[in-house]
Amino acid sequence: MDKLYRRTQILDLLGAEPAATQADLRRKLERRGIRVTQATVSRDIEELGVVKTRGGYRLPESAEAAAPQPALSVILKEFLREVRQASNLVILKTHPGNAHTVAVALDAEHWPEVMGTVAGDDTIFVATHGAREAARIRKKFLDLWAA
Amino acid sequence: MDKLYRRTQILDLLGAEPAATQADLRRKLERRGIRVTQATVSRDIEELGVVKTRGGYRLPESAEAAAPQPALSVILKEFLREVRQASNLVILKTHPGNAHTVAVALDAEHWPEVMGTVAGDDTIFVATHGAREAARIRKKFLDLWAA
DNA sequence: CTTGTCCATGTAAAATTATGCAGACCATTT
DNA sequence: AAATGGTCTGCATAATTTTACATGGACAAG
Repeated sequence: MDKLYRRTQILDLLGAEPAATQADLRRKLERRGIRVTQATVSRDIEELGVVKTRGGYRLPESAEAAAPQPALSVILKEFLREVRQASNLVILKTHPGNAHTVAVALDAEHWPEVMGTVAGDDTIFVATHGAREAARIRKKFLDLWAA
Repeated sequence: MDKLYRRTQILDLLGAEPAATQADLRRKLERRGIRVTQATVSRDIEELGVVKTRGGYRLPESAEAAAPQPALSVILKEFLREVRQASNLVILKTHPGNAHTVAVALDAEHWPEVMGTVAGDDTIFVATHGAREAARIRKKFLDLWAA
């Protein structure tokens, strides 16, 4: 149904407490009205870069301490690996562990097209109102990256 | 045979590059002369707090930078054989083949007195500014070793 | 020397996770 | 409308990981 919503819920759940197994996480999603199979949870976990320890699935540790933020273009050149688009989403792939850094820098820009971002370990979802806006900011990313 | 040594090697291997699966890690250990089953690797992974992402098994971010004290002292207890001093140099003798491992652990500490290290097969030169500093870190080594 | 207790580890099976494939949808093009 | 191309997901199963149990070694006490 709504992949982005489901993944946001996953991040929210894991932020609260780790999930012992994927089946456990699936049950917790179900309690929030989201019914999917373990296979889908497995795919979400991959995409979000969620990490597994013996204590269960957890969010990746946040990367860097606060420091004066370099310009977005510098950060992109440092961490960005790939830019994709899926209708109203732009998906940024970063080097492992640095999605958060990029997302923070992006949020600070306050681009009008950007309705929200969700960052995993090496993936960022940038939500826009529609595909038109997504295409526009996708181009902005590519331009800044190349700059 | 030697659990501590094996686990040190696991940390060393994962520090260099992630391992795709436990079987993969088992093979890499075998190449270093350590033969155990995948089940044992699974237990080591639990004990060490190693983390799994879709990209394979990795060291937790916190272990790569933080928590150096235990790591170095463990490594010293395992590999160190002798500590000498020659004016502004401290010379560490290790068991054959493991000088590099010790040197890496030492470098990660970023001790202010240490200006640089050079590791051979079983010997490490630790350079300091002067004899006074060398004496200080020589004592640190001895304390950690005994700890 | 023998017995009892820990530990570490292997073995085999259970449990969990990953994935090839096919169907359902959607949006776009012909 | 039909065809096309892409994405998402469930199903079934393969692949991987975890674990209950058994074995053997080391060590201390008797």
